[in-house]
Amino acid sequence: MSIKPTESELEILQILWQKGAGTVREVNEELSKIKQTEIGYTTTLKLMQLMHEKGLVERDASNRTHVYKALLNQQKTQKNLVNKLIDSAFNGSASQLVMQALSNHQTSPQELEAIKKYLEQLNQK
Amino acid sequence: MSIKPTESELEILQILWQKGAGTVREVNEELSKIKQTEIGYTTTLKLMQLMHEKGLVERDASNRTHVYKALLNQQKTQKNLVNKLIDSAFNGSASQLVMQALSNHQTSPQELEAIKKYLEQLNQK
DNA sequence: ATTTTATTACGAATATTTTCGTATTACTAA
DNA sequence: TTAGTAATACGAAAATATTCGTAATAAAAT
Repeated sequence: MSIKPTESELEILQILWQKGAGTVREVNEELSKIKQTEIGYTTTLKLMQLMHEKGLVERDASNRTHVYKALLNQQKTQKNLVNKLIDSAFNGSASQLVMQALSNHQTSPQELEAIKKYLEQLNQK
Repeated sequence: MSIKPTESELEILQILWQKGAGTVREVNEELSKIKQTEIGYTTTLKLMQLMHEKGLVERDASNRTHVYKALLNQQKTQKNLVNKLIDSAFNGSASQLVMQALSNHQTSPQELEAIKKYLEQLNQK
């Protein structure tokens, strides 16, 4: 099975994916912003060190301030998470999840259009 | 904020939703089947007792063998989980999640059809 | 050069979740 | 009635995850 990031790890990965790469300081600030509360710097540091040990991220340690990059592929990770959710909360029915997703988050017409196109593509196969 | 079931709790809720209600024994057997390994009976018992304390389930204790029922609404819980996932792993984009979901899990033509219909409904509003 | 600041390394405390053993009690079968 | 079986209650161990304090060190500022 694939490596399963914890919730905190996922938050950090999310930030790294978005930024491409980042230092502990940067990630910590972003985290604090997201969580609306100050996270101890060494807390973030420790997490990222653990992630490094686990092989979730790589880091460039050539400078004093290390720069981290996600090693997990974003797409694959998303895939795993979605599949897990489908299995664990939707009885294995993807369409159930899809409909639930569309009903909540107000989705823009453009997004809906994109999904339609995607559905047609799938049909043709 | 709403109550957030842990992963184990979610598995149990899932079973209860599916069955409508169930005893510890039943849930335990189902769990063991799903997890492909024998789960200690008292492990499941304890979890369900905790869930009861937390108000995630109710139980009919009028008989020796208690019968548990989910108190959390399945739809709402699914909604929460999907929203959380969209936020935590898809940068808030529902359509991203939808496409990822459809690309993985092989979705039957019937399911795809259902989704299409659903999309059209949404469009009309 | 000396002081201040920022960074990593590391250990450990906390908190949370999961697992299970033991005791007690109720029910069932012999 | 007695022995065996199955259930709950409870406590605590084990496993995981999160948080942070302190020390060492490097870099920057004075």
